[in-house]
Amino acid sequence: MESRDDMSPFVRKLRHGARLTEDDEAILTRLAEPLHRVERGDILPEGTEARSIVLIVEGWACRYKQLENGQRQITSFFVPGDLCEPFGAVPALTDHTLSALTPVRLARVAPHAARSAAGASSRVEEALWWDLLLADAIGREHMVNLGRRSAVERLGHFFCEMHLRLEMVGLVDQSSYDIPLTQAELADLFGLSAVHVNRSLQELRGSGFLSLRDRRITIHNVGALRELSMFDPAYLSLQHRVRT
Amino acid sequence: MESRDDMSPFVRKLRHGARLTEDDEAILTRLAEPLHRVERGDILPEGTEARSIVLIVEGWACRYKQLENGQRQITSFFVPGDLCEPFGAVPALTDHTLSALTPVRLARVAPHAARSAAGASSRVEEALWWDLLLADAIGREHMVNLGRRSAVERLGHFFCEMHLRLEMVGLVDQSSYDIPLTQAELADLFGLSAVHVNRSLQELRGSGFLSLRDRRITIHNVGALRELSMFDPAYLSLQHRVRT
DNA sequence: CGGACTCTTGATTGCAGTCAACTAAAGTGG
DNA sequence: CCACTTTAGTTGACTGCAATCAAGAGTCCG
Repeated sequence: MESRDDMSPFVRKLRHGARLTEDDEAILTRLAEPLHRVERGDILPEGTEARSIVLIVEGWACRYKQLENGQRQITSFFVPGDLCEPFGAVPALTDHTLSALTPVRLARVAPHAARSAAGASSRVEEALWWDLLLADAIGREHMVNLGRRSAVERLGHFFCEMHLRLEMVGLVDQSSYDIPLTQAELADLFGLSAVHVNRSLQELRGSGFLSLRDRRITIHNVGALRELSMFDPAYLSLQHRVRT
Repeated sequence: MESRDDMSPFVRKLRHGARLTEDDEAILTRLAEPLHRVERGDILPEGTEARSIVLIVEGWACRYKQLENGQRQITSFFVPGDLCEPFGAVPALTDHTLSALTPVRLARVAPHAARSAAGASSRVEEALWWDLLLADAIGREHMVNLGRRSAVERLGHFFCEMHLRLEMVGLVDQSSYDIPLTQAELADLFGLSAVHVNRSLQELRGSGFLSLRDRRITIHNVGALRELSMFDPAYLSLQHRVRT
């Protein structure tokens, strides 16, 4: 049995969603095998038929939609431990592109495997549903970001969110973590132009909220940044309970 | 057995997601009982514990988040046949408010009931997952709307989307349907101000794309409106297939 | 009849986009 | 090994879409 720190990020993450036994964790670990490597770039282009669910084990990925007029909107980000589709997804044509933002190690989970894992243990089932609800909650918050927050607030909110998401899988050191994204990618995430992302970042740096150099961010005052960006961590900690 | 037209909107909708037998439809019909009525206003405020999943049978509802600074963002719309949460949702504190935009008739589905319906028939299971994926796809498209489309495009896209969603449950007559929303509500959906929604609507009316009076919309040229707003119906018709 | 909504219109403001130029770093190939 | 290209980040000038502020009209309702 692996030590707690060696566990896959997927298992580490799902521990937040249900009280897992060793058997449960073994089931989940088996789901995340075998590993594949992919380079930076599209993994599943739009219109491809998805026959398996991608689970990110290492690296960052995103899902985006490309518009006819050349614009792009990133709709979600994936970090180690994240499932890129709902665990019960039916094989279907994708309406979006799944893309690796860095070289990625991933596992391809067959839909029937994920469902039967849920059937094998009610705690695994709870954990998988918890993970799905978490992804939804992140998506909703992203909509609020896009619709109602200013550029600086969007950036601040995102950095707060990634801080907690990465902490769940042990990828945060103090208040700093790697963030392998270009400003253009951030722009496509926030629905802004790259130029404006640049200026907003400078504002956040200039006001002392954070440092961002060489693809690593350090948040100097988490409380202040959360207040600035109206970040309420509640949506990331959907509390779990044993099913009755 | 009810005739095809009398079926609940939920069953009508899920028929698009899987080939249901009469037994399957009976299972789904039973899920949508008994009915409750609620008046216009919040159904489940943020922070409430959701112990059941709301299914809209008649009327319109939405989910929104309220920001500290008074702004509001609607993250999703629900019309008859829509499940307001993933069907396997765990009882948990909600991070958003579910609100009735009109008087609503709804059913409260117990999570275990939804899951056991899925367990009872693989076709029902497929249909429920299809519905969940559809809701996700709608959410992604909403993000694209918020992030990358102009005000006029957002409105146009939404009208095209509702046209198809309502058609699925038989609520469209020709190219016109009831749309019981104020301009302020549309503004909170699109991340715009009510004033700007008003002006954008006038632009759409003035250019002859649609009429909107007395809470009823008529789209005069669906093709033209789709082109204007870069609406691609593909995301709403995730094709289904029998699980292997 | 007053009050609350909803819709409309005008005037002004401001956040973010676009265009453009420049630097620096990093990869590529002859 | 060094031109050449590409990518990422930065800065300035200007533009424009949408927000804000404000006021008025029509409707519904108690």
